[in-house]
Amino acid sequence: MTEYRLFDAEYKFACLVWDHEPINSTELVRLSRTELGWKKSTTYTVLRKLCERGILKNEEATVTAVVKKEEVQKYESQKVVEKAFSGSLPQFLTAFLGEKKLSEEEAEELKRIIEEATQ
Amino acid sequence: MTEYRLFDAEYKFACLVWDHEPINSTELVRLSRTELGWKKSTTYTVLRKLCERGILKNEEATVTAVVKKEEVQKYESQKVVEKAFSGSLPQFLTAFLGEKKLSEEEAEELKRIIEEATQ
DNA sequence: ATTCGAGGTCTATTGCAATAGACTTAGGGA
DNA sequence: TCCCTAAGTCTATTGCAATAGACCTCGAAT
Repeated sequence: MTEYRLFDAEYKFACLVWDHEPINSTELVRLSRTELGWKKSTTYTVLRKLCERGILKNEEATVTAVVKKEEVQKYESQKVVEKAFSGSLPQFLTAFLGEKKLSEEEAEELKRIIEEATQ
Repeated sequence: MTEYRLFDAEYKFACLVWDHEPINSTELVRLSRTELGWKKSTTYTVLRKLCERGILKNEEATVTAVVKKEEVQKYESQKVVEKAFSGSLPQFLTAFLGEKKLSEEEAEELKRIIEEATQ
């Protein structure tokens, strides 16, 4: 729970892992090169950091995720709402929508999500 | 529209302006010292940057906001949804809520906001 | 005429995320 | 035995946001 905070580069990298896990580390180096333009040592440095923080895991050259993408996204989204809207979801929604208009379908879907989260 | 992207320090500073505008620049220096622990030159440096980018305005030592807080918040919130949820508001909402439960009142308010944005 | 504070600028310095180069080590062919 | 590659570390270097110190100018009060 402590540090799900991922920096931009870390997040992009973690996305590669989430999309391909379990993945061999050498394979991951290759993927990072083609997808992110990273050198081998860059990949290993970032990988080690994320392992130390318990986000990823590298065992016998096989990399997997410990923390799921959804958890990081949740943390991330709550941080923004916290920082910019004092934690108020309605305030966030109002700002996000602005002048945007929703279709019936989108509105229905959103309302359904809200229903499901209502006790 | 181009660059509403505010860095953390810039955002905190801009919040001071939004909350106190119009404000005299010397007064703003004092406020930044007490609220953010900034020295005078730090305040002026950040102020100048934000003026150059058309976010704030400093005329005759009176500082005001050109871009409203809501616009920056909107930009900010859309960027997060874009980055982490491929622009999908439902996905964002699902992640944000997670296991959280909403009260009847909160749910009603959210649904009302959605209604109003539905054409 | 000089002092003084308001209102600023110009040019570093610091701090940390992002990135990489050079080296190490171990195991499996030739 | 020697070489080669996978797998990884250790220690910089770069880039840029964050922060600041020293200096400048000008009008008003003394």
